[in-house]
Amino acid sequence: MEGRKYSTTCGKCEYRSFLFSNLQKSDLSLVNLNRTEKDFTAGEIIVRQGEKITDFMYLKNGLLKISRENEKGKNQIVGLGRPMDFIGLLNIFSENRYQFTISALEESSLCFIDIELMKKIIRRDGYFALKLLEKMSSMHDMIMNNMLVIDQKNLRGRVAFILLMFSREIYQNEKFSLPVSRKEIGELINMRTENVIRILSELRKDNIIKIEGKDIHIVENRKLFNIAEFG
Amino acid sequence: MEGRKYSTTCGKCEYRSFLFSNLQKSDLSLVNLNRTEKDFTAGEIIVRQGEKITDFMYLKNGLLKISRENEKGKNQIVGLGRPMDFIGLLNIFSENRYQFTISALEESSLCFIDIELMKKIIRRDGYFALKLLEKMSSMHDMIMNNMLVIDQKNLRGRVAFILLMFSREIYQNEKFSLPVSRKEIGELINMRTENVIRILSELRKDNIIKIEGKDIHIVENRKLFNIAEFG
DNA sequence: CGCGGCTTTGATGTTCATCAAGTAAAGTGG
DNA sequence: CCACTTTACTTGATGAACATCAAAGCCGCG
Repeated sequence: MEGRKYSTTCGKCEYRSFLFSNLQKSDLSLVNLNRTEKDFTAGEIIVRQGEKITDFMYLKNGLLKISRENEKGKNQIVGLGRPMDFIGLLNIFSENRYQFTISALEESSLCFIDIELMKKIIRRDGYFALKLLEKMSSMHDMIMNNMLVIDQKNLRGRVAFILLMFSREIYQNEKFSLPVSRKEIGELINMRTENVIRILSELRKDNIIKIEGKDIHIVENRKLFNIAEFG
Repeated sequence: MEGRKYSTTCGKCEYRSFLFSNLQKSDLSLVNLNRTEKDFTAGEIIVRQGEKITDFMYLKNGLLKISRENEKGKNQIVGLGRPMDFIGLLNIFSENRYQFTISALEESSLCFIDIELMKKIIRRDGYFALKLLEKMSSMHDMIMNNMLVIDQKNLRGRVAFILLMFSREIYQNEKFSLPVSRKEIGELINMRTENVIRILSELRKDNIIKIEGKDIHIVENRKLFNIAEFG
């Protein structure tokens, strides 16, 4: 775990409310004292699959990639992590080793809180624990849903789906710059790199999107949506 | 929610230890007073996707099917539930409606505990809450892992994988009777019914398994394992 | 400046969904 | 309980979708 430290206090953190709002004052300052905040640049690995779990992680801002290497050595991207997604919840509490590798796709800053401290707080603050349960539930539901949905689509549908996800959910703009390579898109929606490229080209030829390297411009939003939906 | 009631007490329940062991005596008897135990026969639906969540469920014995209907009206089986799997955890806490339909594949008995009571207990018993978090985490990890693994396999590999799952994990016997139809196997491992049948027939012709309707006998365990592994 | 990884396009072959058609089994109503 | 209907199972044939192989241009980096 590399990354550069810097710090504010939890009390002033703009993301505080999403999880720690119910925390008692004494526990909040305990968290504040025992946390580390770190910055990562695009490409940096934050934690590795198989490493011992030491911290509960919380993404303040940036974009993360959650992936795993399967038995055959092939990389699978399970999902992306954005602020307010509780990345740590995916990994933690079940095993004592991270099930996934987490890396930064863009400049990202994360808070790290010692896992034992978190457990201590959970044990003594049931309200906080319930909140965690809820967050964890919905994160998992979201990821599973995504996987199940993508599974049912043909390749065109998958590419359209993922482009719309970037456009609508991540960048809120029909112009954006892909934070991932073509290969990574393939790993994310379970198809070969060549086919990712091929279909992107098709969509370009059909004047549904414009492409300039990593820069995407969705021209025909409606058409793309139909492809995603129907494919 | 149908099913026939009957009852023992939580204190004497053989499954108590798996979740409720850390519960304080007063809370345990509160659970005991406010729970319902019900039996379901194979095929009965226990809760339906989209229904309001009223209870936390706990499978005492039997076998459950966890499924959902996707946007296109196609059925997808997300996984199977066995005793000590905390079925309820998949659905609960995130939304106020069940995300999945749960039905019995075999004669099953479940305990139902009012969800609001559960939340109340979680709020006042952090130890119990942490235990829940752990259980939930590992259930989700398991299901996601399964999905990711199956996704990477070819059809032969998937069928082999699922047969081994029944044999090793569910029935602990190389002879067993399938609790699901060919169609349901397809829904579980994401392939067409015809191909499930075709591959089962192939495996039979290759003398790797014997088939008699729903009855399966795995003759060449090692070969089947290799197909599952490398397929 | 050369090497490796990413991107692109084309050609080829395999895997799998789909269609079709028939048999067997399991409900259903008179 | 039997005729009837539906649902499950099975096999074969066909074509579409997709992975794989191949080759070449591109870009960043040591």
